Amino acid sequence: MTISATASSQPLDELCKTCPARPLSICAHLEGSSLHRLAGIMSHRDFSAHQEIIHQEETSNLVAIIISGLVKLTRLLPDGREQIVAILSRGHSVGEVYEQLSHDSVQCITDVQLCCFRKTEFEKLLQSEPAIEREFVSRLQHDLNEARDWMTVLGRLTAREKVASFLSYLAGNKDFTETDETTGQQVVNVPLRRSEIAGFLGLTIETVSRNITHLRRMGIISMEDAQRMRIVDRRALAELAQADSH
Amino acid sequence: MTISATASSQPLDELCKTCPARPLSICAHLEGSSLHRLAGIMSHRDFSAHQEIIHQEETSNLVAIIISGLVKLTRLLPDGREQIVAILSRGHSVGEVYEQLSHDSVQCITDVQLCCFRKTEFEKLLQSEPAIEREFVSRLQHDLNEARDWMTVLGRLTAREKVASFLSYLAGNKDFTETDETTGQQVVNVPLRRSEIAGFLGLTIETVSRNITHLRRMGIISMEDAQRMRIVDRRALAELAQADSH
DNA sequence: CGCAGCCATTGACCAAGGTCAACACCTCGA
DNA sequence: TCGAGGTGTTGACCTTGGTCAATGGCTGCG
Repeated sequence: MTISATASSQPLDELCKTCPARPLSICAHLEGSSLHRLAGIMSHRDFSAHQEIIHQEETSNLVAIIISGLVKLTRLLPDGREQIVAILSRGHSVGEVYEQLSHDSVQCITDVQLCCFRKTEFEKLLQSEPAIEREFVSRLQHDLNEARDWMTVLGRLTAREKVASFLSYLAGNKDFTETDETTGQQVVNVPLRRSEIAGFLGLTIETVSRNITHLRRMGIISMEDAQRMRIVDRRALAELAQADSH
Repeated sequence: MTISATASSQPLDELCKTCPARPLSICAHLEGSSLHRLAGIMSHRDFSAHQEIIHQEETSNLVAIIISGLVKLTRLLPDGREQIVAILSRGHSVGEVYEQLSHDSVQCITDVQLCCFRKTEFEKLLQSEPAIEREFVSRLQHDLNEARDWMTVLGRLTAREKVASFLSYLAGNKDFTETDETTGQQVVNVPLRRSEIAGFLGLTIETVSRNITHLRRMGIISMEDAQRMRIVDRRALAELAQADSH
């Protein structure tokens, strides 16, 4: 595995205190010496879109928090079929603790900046900082629930419902969405290509495309361009998505 | 939520020391006072097949370890469609820590015996017993990876491959399998009904059934009866399952 | 004993979504 | 400016798996 990266070494605690990901991360509530300790073992690294961070089945001693950008976890089957199993944004962590081999490939969807730790040091940190550990457990639990949500989507929804669910999911994350002041409608910025959406939803590119135009024809969304979709009828979208709320 | 149960109160540490689930559980390596403390806050409860332990979206303050039996986690969509998101056996834990509401229903597939904790007490235990906490994190990580494995199955495999994967999965768990001494073939005891297999694989009862007979006609398995399947061609099964090994 | 109810299997048919192919659009570089 | 390559859309066709219905086996009960 090669990590081409730029490591920065500036006044450390400052980097943390001004970090845009911190309010969303496991380090959100750290103060004083705990924060100082964390800052001492982290280092920032930049990756560019479509770069691979960790390769499936290879050993990795990286644990990191996403400062900016979008990351996907994919599983490759022996015959080449591929499934995206998670899409992670600012504040989420990547890398499996207490595991040597990575179960999935970690790849950048957009340019990405990471706050990196050596796995062993991160594990030590977990064990000596109860606040972080507790937060970490809580997030694992959350990720597990999210994975099971997507299992339900993959197993039980139709193609159209899957696409609606995906849009609804993006719309629920402020990182992807801006609000049109005049109409109050949300405009979702979809940073994934059709192939990635398909890879996540267990569909093909074509069915994703077709169902996006379906949603368009139904008056539920409209397109600013291929990557930017305006949500015209929020309620109808949520209903199609079989979402309890979002 | 109603828990009809029989609570037993015997010499406590003894229950743990002879517990058949202990070698497989987070408490495996506990000794002395730590074990004593654990024993002090646990209680055994019995449930019968098809009984519901926790209902989706309701508050629950139960965390438990499965001593014996099989448990399924299911998600119910607003319109009634249902997906089984996990099947848990001896040694696994059920109940979400640091969460009030349960994201899924927890139901018994077979008769089940649980080692129960009040969630708040279990959380305290986690925070004061690093060995348990570490093990718990490790298991959450594992469950997350397993959920993502099944996402891949649900998203990318054909019906036949899904059924093969499921059999392969059961065959990999000693709780479900006996070995025929004369032939050396495994006989898998499938404690789930067809509807439950379908519910897990994102299929219908009929396609599950059809594909089981397919596997039979292909000479990959043979049936002792509807619940007991003999694996005749292990390699072919693994290949169909797109499994890296198992 | 015989019937009801549950479960699994099988068949005939149909529709959702995959496959293959054509095309439009855009960017980049020669 | 043109052409190559990447990305998204659309159409025609076909396969997979869902739907609906009938049947058989098993269990338990009147």
